[in-house]
Amino acid sequence: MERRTEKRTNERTEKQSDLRDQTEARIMRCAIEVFAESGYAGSSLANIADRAGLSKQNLLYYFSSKQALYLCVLDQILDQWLEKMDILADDSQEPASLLRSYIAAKLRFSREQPQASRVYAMEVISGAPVYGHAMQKKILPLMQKDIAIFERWISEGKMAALNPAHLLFSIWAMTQSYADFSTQMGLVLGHQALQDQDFDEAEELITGLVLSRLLPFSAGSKELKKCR
Amino acid sequence: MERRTEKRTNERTEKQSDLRDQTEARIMRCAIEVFAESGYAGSSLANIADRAGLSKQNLLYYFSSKQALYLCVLDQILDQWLEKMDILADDSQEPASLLRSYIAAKLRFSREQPQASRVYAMEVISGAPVYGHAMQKKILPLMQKDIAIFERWISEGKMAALNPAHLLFSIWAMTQSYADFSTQMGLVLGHQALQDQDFDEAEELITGLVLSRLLPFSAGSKELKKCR
DNA sequence: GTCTATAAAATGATAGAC
DNA sequence: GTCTATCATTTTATAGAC
Repeated sequence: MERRTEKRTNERTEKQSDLRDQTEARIMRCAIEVFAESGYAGSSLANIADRAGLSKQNLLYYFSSKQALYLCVLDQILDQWLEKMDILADDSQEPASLLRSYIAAKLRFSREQPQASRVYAMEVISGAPVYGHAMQKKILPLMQKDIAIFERWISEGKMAALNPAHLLFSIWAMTQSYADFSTQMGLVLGHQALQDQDFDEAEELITGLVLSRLLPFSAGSKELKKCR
Repeated sequence: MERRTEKRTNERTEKQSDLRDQTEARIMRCAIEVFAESGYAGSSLANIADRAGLSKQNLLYYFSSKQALYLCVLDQILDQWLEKMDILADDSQEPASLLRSYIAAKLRFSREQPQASRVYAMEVISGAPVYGHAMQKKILPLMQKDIAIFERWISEGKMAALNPAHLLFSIWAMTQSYADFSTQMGLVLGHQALQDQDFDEAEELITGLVLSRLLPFSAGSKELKKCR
């Protein structure tokens, strides 16, 4: 009897652990939706709990506070994003090819996880009052690494002498906007949600802008043609 | 006595009318600050009233509701913005010159009124639940006008054949980001607030990206050199 | 115009039974 | 883990005295 109880307890513990993970994941998905719509201050636990199908008090069993949930969400978003954007430091590929991959990856993120992008955007626009410290620790190193790569390319004569930080800002802005401002874009393009074709056209235009300026050599023109 | 009272009343009416305008303007300035920090849902009338130096109840004497104040703020922002961005439809100037002016004007707005830019950005990111209808009525016509101008330039052979809508999106994104993401940029650039030099470098880079792609002719190269 | 008073609802969070 | 009950605050907004 004792052994059986113990066995059942172990089984149950595993199953419940799975269930807990599932519930946490569900809550975080719903939290991303709500935070993307209303920002941190404008979102309510009740709204998130409703969407996740549990009570406000029960939500607070899984996440001890609103801020804890928010930080958890931002951590997840950042980690996914940083993982996918570590692209430029591949010495075996040409700058043009790497930049194309970089732009494509960032646009893919805007297309596949627009809400995650919006949560992050709202936090930054608000002045990063909650996540500023973590941003500094997590994002800054990667950005500075990418900037250093641009500087090396310039010194090696592989790209035009542009300000690396501002180039990165512009690439980020253009690609990110396809998540953050998709409402407005949909309005202009005449359909409610952005379609695959819109993202294809965006990638072509952004890649063209960047490469035509960065690679104003004969090789560059060749690369540019390849991209169109 | 009556006449004097009347006169004083008239005087007072004028002065009070001025005062009212001043108070309303002060409230709106403070409201922009707060909405830019926390978005619509995350902002409270108490916070706005505090900054404006009056009571919450008194604020509601000037603006009948939170939403009324918000709409007023967005109207003001949009009108100022639309007025300054009606640039491309000047037949006496070359496309390159007009685009340079367009980019410069948009960047100037990001520098001089970053909070206004952020309020608008947050509304769009949220899906424009409050201001969507007004956006459609106010912004769409201007955007479509500018897109039509790009199309004319293309058909006249004055610029490369790019997707006009997406080109506009990219220009908007790059310039707007210097208001919306200035927190993050300051972090990377190593100083808390963006400086005049940062905006100069941004203008150079953005103009270079756009013009080098749009004007791949001999005249274009000349224009590009002028801009550096 | 500004004040006090107040309503009515929503907020984040805790305690304790089951 | 989920529930009921509860708390202290804060929220938008209104009513009415001065």
